[in-house]
Amino acid sequence: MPEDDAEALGELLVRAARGQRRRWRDTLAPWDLSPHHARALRVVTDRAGTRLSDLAEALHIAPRSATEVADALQARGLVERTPDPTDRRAVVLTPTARGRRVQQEIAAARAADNRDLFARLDAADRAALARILRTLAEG
Amino acid sequence: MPEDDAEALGELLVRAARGQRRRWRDTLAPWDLSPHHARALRVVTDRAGTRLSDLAEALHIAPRSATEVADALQARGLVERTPDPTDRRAVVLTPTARGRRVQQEIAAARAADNRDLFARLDAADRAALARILRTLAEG
DNA sequence: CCTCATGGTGAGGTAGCCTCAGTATCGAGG
DNA sequence: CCTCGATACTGAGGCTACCTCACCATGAGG
Repeated sequence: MPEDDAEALGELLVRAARGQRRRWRDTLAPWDLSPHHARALRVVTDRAGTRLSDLAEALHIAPRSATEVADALQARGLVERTPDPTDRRAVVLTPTARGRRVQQEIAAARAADNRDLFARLDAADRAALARILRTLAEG
Repeated sequence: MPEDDAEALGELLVRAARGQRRRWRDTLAPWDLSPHHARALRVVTDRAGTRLSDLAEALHIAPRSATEVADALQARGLVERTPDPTDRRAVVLTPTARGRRVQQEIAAARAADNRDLFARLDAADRAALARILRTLAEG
């Protein structure tokens, strides 16, 4: 493999990554949520009865930091803290009605954005890209 | 285009992006530099006579923050502040010998890492990936 | 030379992480 | 049941990497 080939591909991948992040941030702007908070909201709405410690694990942050994420979502009225009926030490996070609605809107917006992005590729290229990215992800 | 197709591709691209960032952080570990500081070092070594304001622009941060990045690189002995001979308000950043050496080592390490990663693909796939990513980047 | 723009930095603030210590509760062994 | 080590959360306090605002020195054009 030519040396410059790898160099250029790495650069392209980084650029694509940056673009994804930027697009994601822009998509979230209407809800005034950071990517991290949106991810947290998704975790909480996806499976009912998420404990703070579950959230910490899902977000790869320290348990103490999950408390702060929960505070932020709660302050925005997106989730509620309720005591875990099976363990009085624990707190479970439940999405509010508004939280669920926001989560759905965000999911729809992201889906639309992805559709726009990948519509530039024909079916063969989409298949090739998926296959290649899967190969790279295996490492 | 199937709805799920775009969904899956977006997910794969995000995953690839995460992998790139992680690999890049790991690559930098031996030098105890953050990705941001490494990028700053690269900017300073690439073109001689970088002003603080140039650095701020290159890193997309406020001028005030460039001061802090320069402080950090200077504290690590990687760059030096010297007065700009053509404008006594300005400060230019010059890499030290050590800074230049570190920058070269990092570049070599990154190149090796990229080579490893993309060696999993054959020449046709590498060409296809480059073409597709360039198409996506146009937006 | 006066005035306004420009380059850098001190002061002070915010977000998002962290560790450490403390409180409440759980669960297993005596 | 009763202790005692583990577990779930949170308060206190600290760090990093940003930011804005105010300030000083200098530059450049009437």
